[in-house]
Amino acid sequence: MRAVPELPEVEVLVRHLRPLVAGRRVREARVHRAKSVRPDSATVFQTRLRGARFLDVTRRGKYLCFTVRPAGSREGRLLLGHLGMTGRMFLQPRSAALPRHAAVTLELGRERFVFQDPRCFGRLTFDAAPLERLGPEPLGEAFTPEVLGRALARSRRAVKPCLMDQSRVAGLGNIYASEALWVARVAPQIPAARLGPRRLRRLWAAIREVLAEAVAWGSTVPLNWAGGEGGDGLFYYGRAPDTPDYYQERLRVYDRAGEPCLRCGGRIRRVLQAARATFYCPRCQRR
DNA sequence: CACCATGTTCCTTG
DNA sequence: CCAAGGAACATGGT
Repeated sequence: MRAVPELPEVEVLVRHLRPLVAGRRVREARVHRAKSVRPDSATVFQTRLRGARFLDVTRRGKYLCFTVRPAGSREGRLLLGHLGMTGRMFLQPRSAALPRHAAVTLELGRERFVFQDPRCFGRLTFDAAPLERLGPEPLGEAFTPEVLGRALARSRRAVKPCLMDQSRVAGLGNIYASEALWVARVAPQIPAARLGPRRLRRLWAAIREVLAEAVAWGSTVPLNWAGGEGGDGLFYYGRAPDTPDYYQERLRVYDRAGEPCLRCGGRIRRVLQAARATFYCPRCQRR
């Protein structure tokens, strides 16, 4: 299974990066693939970052929010990062060779910050517009069963694709949407607006549980991957060195088609919804 | 070798 | 104008 970053992976990465980059100055910024900084121009991007100082890193949905203060400026600016499907961000010694598919590199002195992205679905840009389209933070205090209910009420789509709509709830992707529905014992095909208060509350709790648990697990694994080849061996917390599939075992339905349900023994099914794979147990996730 | 997987944006359709 | 659905994007893996 290939790990695609969703909210927990981004949160873990943000916590990892914060102490590494906060306070560091960018001596030189290099855009190796112009597409990765769109809609910024590579020139503007490089100029704006040269001499800038990193102040902080936070997260919103699946976005990394770097606060940087450009040289000669008094106020911080938002630099938005998104990993897409295959994006990675890490530091490497400045003497190390650039990894394949390096999209953007920032020379920090002894170290180099690398944004690597083989598929170019990710972004690192000063365009913060995407943030405005995001729904509530599922792990935030403002996220209540009522808020979830309102987000889902105005849709007749099936609940699973709805959960992946970033304007309704920010941060759930294909994996954790399936996981949350399984924990909540809610069938993925149910029209979102049809969820009653009981199932709504179960789903709300499941979303928070699944995400918080993943963040907690991810945070226990050291992120020591530095961009070498064969990097799939260690995604953000893909696998601890001596425990293969460390992370994979955390997933309870995703990618387990044909296997027995861990709760009722039913057979896990794989179906397509909105051209994306959904995994669920038809026996204990009732419609 | 053809096709699949994935998140987001953009376009088309209803 | 809005909701919904599908294509496009890019490319390593199967």
